Formats: sequence, structure tokens, C-alpha cells
Amino acid sequence: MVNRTKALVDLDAIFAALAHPIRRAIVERLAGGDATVGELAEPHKVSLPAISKHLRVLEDAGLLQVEPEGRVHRCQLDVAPLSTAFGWLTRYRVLWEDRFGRLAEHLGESHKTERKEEQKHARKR
Amino acid sequence: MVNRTKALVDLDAIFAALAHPIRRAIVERLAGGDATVGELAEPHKVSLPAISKHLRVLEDAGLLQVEPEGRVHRCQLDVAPLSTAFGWLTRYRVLWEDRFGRLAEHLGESHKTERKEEQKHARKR
DNA sequence: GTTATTGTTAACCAAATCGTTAAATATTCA
DNA sequence: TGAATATTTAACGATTTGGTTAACAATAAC
Repeated sequence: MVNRTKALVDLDAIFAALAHPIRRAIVERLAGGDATVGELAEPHKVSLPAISKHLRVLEDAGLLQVEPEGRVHRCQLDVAPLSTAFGWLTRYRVLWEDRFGRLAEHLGESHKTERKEEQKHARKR
Repeated sequence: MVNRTKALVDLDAIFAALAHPIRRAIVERLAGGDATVGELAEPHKVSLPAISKHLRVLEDAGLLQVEPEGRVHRCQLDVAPLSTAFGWLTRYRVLWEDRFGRLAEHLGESHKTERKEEQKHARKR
């Protein structure tokens, strides 16, 4: 049996960690393979301490594991929290991938107004 | 062709909006159908102005549309930003749903260490 | 026309976030 | 040993967040 308690509690930290563009960029970078702090910092125009803080946020959200190798700190992505966030969103996936399949995915208002109709019936209070 | 620019810019606001448990609860509630502000506030032990602010955050992230009906404000979920966030996470889905299918999804370290091996080869610098 | 009801806005506060620069730590190199 | 490299920690400041209470606005009900 899967324990979901911890994962649900962590959603705050996970979503918050993903809410900053630099941190998302770091996740994207690490998805392509491990990297040192300096390598992660290089593309960004903020200071190294700023990057260090972002890494701490990612680490606290469980997205990152840091392993010192000599004077370098090697960072490895842990995708479990991504999976957790994905799992939460998946619960609502049916709302934008409706019974027409993916055809209506990005075609504007059609599926939305339809939900409106459905709710009009469901809303008998 | 789909324009992704706007959606990508909005990821900050979307993930930030989802980073608070009350706001996620509101999203969950609205996924079951429209509701008034009072109905959305009822399960939570914070003040009504606090809820009002949460609703504003959701609205600014595009997750919510509010429509005054008399003295009541009816709130409707807009799932497009959920789809946007889902889409971002989907890019990394392969990292936790590896070539063994979903078998290794929540079975601990197996798929992680394997990625480690892959990266060890990719990391020829 | 009062009086409730529903919700927002204003003003305030504590804590967190995101950045900075300067100093400290740890490791490698010469 | 001493200097360079890689990174963190400390201290600070501006802004945002998340909550409060009190006051306001709009609609409904009596």
C-alpha cells in the first residue's frame, strides 16, 4: 500500500519550489544530468549565494540531492516530487482532456462552456 | 501552431497559486462545480478577507473566473493553467516512468540509481 | 427605508522570499 | 605554506505573502 500522507504534505514546498523561473531552469538543467553548483549558476545573472539559496529551496522540497566531491558539490535531481506534483494535477486532467480526447485541448472555449452546462445541472441547491 | 510564450511566463503565478493548501482545496472544490465565495470559505478556519485574497491569487493565475450574481459572487474554475502546469511536468515524466513502465513508479531507489548510471556515462566532461 | 447578507477594500503586522555584499569554510594546487 | 577555487553562511534590505480587524459597498429581505 502506498503512503500518500507525506507526499500530500509536501505539495506546498514542491509547488513553491517550482514557482521560480531560476529554480525551474535548474530542474531542467539537472534533468539532462548531474551538475555542480557553479555549472548550475553559470547561465543565470544572479550571485552565487542567490543560487545557493535556490538550491536549498529545491533540496528542502526533495527535488535535489547534493553530494560534495572534493571542493565541488555535485547536484542530482530527484524526480519523486515532480511525480507527486504531476499526480496531484492528474486528478483534474479529465477536466481539460474531455470525452473528445485531446482534440479540444487547446481549441478555446468549447469544452469550457460545456462544463458550464454540466454544472448548471449539477448545481441544484 | 500553438503559442506557448504566454503559458510559460505564467508558470510562476500558476505554481505559486498551487503552493498554498487553502488554494489547492479551493481548486479541488471548484473541480466539482461552481461555488460562491461563502461556500468556498466555509470549510476553512480563516477570515473571509483571507479567502478573498486567496481567490485573487487564483484569479491572477488564471485559475478562477468570478461572476457576480446579485450579491453573490459565483466562482468558476478555469483548468487551462492546470493544463499548463501539467504540460511542464510532462516534459520530465519519462524520468519517473522509465522503460519498465509504471512498475518502478513508487518502488524506491531502483529507477533513481539507474538514472545515476546513465548520467555517469553522459557526464564525460 | 431600515436591516441583513455577501463580499471587497483598507490598514496593519509578522514572517517569508529574493536579492545583495562581505566574510568564512573547505579543498586543491603550486 | 600560501594562494586560488568552489561554495556556504552571515547580515542586511526591499518586496511579497498570509493573516488579522474595521470599514465600506452592493444587493436582498422585511
